Amino acid sequence: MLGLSQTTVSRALNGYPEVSEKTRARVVQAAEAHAYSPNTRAQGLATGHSKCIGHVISVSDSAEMVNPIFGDFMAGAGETYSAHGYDMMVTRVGAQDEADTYRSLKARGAVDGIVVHAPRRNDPRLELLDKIGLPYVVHGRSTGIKAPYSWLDVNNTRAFSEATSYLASLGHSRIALINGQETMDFAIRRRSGYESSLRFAGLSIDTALMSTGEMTEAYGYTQANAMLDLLHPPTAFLAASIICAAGIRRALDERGLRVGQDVSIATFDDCLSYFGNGGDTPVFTAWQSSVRAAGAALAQMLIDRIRAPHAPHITKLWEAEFVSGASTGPAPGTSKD
Amino acid sequence: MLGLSQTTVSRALNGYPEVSEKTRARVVQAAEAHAYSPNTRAQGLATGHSKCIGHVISVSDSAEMVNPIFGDFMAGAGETYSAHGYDMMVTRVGAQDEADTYRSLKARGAVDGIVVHAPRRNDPRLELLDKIGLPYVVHGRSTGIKAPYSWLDVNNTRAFSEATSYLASLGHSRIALINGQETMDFAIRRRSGYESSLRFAGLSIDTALMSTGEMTEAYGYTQANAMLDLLHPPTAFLAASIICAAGIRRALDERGLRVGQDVSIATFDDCLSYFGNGGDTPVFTAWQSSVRAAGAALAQMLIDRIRAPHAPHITKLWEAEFVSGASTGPAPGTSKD
DNA sequence: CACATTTGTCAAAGCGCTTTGGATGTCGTG
DNA sequence: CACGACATCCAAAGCGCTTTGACAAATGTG
Repeated sequence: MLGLSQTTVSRALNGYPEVSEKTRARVVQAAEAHAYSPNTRAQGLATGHSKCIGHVISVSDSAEMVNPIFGDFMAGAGETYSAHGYDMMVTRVGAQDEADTYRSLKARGAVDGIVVHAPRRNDPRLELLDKIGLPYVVHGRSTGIKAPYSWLDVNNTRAFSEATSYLASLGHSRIALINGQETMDFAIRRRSGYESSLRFAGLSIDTALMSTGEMTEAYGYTQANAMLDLLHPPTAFLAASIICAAGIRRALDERGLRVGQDVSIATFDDCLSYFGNGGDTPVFTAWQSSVRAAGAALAQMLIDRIRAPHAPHITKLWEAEFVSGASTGPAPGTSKD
Repeated sequence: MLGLSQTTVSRALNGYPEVSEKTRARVVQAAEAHAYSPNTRAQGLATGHSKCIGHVISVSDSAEMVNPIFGDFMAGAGETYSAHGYDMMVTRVGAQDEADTYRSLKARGAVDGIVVHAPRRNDPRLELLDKIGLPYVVHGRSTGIKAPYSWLDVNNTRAFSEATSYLASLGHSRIALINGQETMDFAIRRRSGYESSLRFAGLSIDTALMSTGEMTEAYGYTQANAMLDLLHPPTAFLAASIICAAGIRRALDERGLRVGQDVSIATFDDCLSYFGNGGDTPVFTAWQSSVRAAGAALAQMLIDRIRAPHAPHITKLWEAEFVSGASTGPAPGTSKD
């Protein structure tokens, strides 16, 4: 020590005004010299805050699938957290003991708040979190929940409605939807956007052209193949993620169908860092929204919420940005006037 | 309370023998009824252990790239952690303040141990962690480090050597290597396996056929295109990841080259859950090793290490498994005898 | 110069647990 | 019946911090 009391040191480091600048400087310097950082747990015990945010990722038991957007989302969120001195805790959980996990996170005081991922319709987690008093923000929305909550979502309905209209305007009348799992709220929204635009364009809604499943490359491939084998195959695909789209593209390539000419592909794009859709002419015509940016923004919303738990809820609806790529073109047989 | 002292409750819950089974049952039941879990921080303070493992992911400042294997690795590790009552903390960090992050993690007592990702050659992190006394295990290896340490790695040298020999045996003499960033130890090993097999097969080593970079789809596409424009283009590609391979495939498709006939692709495959290479005939001929299994195994190694910090170091060298897919075939012009 | 303020510092309590060192009660044995 | 040996349980200390309430020193005021 340097002849000061614990109190003074604590105050000096935490920026309280009751300490002279001269002493503060001494303390700070000594702390750096000895690589001292206050023990997180002790600090947490004393203050009641853990300065830690929880992310619960449910690994669906069925497919053992890890959401590919996870890494990028975390990278975005992590930036915000570290800027505010928060740590980030990840808990993996199977679907059945979800509730227990949240309860335990709260009871153990492990986190100050959590981010709810992949909300379902009427997601019971929101009510649970409200009940146990754990602050949260939702990545997406949960239709059916009446109580207000904080969320950030992409306007999925509009993006898929626009995409469908876009394809229809190119003359496509058989437009397939390769959707994500329709237990997820966003997937339901995407489908409804798709269907409403089909109706608006006077096109029939054919369940044979709609599929739902986990957004893997193989899924895109399999579904595309199955649909291309139909009597009246689609001339355009609308994919829920760029990874699915890659699978669809593989199916087309394999059959010798030219992407953007014989068959079109449009997709939603989360701007994953390892699967960019950039370049002068993007590979895919896409509606894109950075999941990384969403992570950063949600982290900020949650931190604000933890600071002011009774502030009104904040909601953000981001619009996906349209990029025209090489994967779409007029429907075959359409006259180019 | 139920008329018992704190001591007894603590002992009952933590399975100490000095408490009668009857009382223990009462305590456990009451704890469950009231959803009581001991406060993690207080427990940590008292015991000196945080029951938390750190994962530091460096987001390379240049490309803001998130390693696509991250999610699957975490899913695997998370399984092991939760089975042992450990939490998992993720810290995102830019390359420059790496050392500070590790130091702070230790000083703050935030974690009991950490997993070192993406080791480089002579990685300074290992020495640092030894110095500050934070237990760790390494996913991969760091050539040049003389002190022993615990690691789990895939035999990258052999996998790429085998892959190169395999392609050579199919008659390919211009084999391109689309490698990961050669600041990473594993990428260096892969290259050396590739080069040694080229030499062994009597093939020339052409730097025009070797590239290094971040393993994105776009990178695979760009590099493949560049190489196919060469005067003497490659007839086979060896890719560092299935995501790169997808990019290479796209370049081939776009040029009307048939994969596995006109040009072959072999790749390393981390068995990512969203980019499976399964099916009756796998898409790609690949050398595969599950990164998820690696996560689970490393987590176990680290937990063991934390329990017995002075036990001899454990090292595991996994062999990648060969799967024959549709993406490779005899070099064009080779007689099929 | 005496008094009221303000400034800078400190001792001690408390956060929720684990753990040490008893204390109490029960039982078996000579 | 007395004594030691167990089996159960408990009170209190301590983990490393923050924070409350006091106090001493420095400053301002009439």
